[in-house]
Amino acid sequence: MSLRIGQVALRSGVTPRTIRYYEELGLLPASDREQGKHRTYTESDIERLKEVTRLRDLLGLSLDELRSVVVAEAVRADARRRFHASESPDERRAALEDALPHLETQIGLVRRREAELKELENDLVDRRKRVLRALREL
Amino acid sequence: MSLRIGQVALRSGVTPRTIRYYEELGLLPASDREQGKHRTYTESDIERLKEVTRLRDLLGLSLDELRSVVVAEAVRADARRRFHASESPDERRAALEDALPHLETQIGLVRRREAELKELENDLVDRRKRVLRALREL
DNA sequence: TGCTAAATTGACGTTCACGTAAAGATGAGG
DNA sequence: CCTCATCTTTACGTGAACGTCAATTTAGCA
Repeated sequence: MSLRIGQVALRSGVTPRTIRYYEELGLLPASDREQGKHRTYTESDIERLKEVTRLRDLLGLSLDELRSVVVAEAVRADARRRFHASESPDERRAALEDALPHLETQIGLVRRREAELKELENDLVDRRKRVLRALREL
Repeated sequence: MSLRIGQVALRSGVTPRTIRYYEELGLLPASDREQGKHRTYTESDIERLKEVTRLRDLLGLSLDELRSVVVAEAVRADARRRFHASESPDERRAALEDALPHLETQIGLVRRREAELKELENDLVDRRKRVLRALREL
């Protein structure tokens, strides 16, 4: 039931090279395996990778900068795991409270970007308005 | 009253090298000057350059892709010039009607990007909601 | 008109984000 | 157990987007 790098690559729209590179950069977790053995992944690894590429494409960050955002992803994923692994309400609460600030960070970044784009849009729409007005006045 | 490359660079937040490079790529118009003479610019060139860098930073395009968007900028700038240069309503109308579709293109690109970001934001906010709900239910 | 800061062209260098090739190892299916 | 498609590591290659250096030229100002 475990996936290998080729399948993961295909299903997340990247190449195996990219996956290894991201692992090297710390963008993806280096699942512990003995030297030379094949990397194995799960469905949730695919989701995670898709998230990373989405953030990469939509925020204007270098992979290095992205790492700090995505280490957050790792923490969140780990928090999820801990949440489901445990029955103790205290541990579950702790897991959730770990995940939350990273979500906030990501939401914040996305919103800032949205705001910048909205500003640009407004500028462009303003200009169009002026052009249209000028056309009507001829 | 004409600016040189150093001033333009400073005031638009890039380096002279970048300006020359963009000119070479066709992102900026190559003002006609004799070989070896200094490049000269106007205030509106600064605005234009700022526009280009803004689009560069906010849309996820290569400089090559950006060129087609920005050739639009050139056409628009030229349309403006023609508009102000002429008294003939016909020519003025033509100028405005040239500028319009390029504005539309840019607005379209910006809006698509905004939509993608909004989708991402919604996903993130959804997750946060689930985390918060789970916390309340403990 | 002479000085000097700033600009010009040309060329090579650099960083990022991977691509690609080679030589050998792994592991799922028959 | 064998096969062979897929994976592993290592290493060099590449395109984009500039940085940087050098030798020379230009142009604003005293």
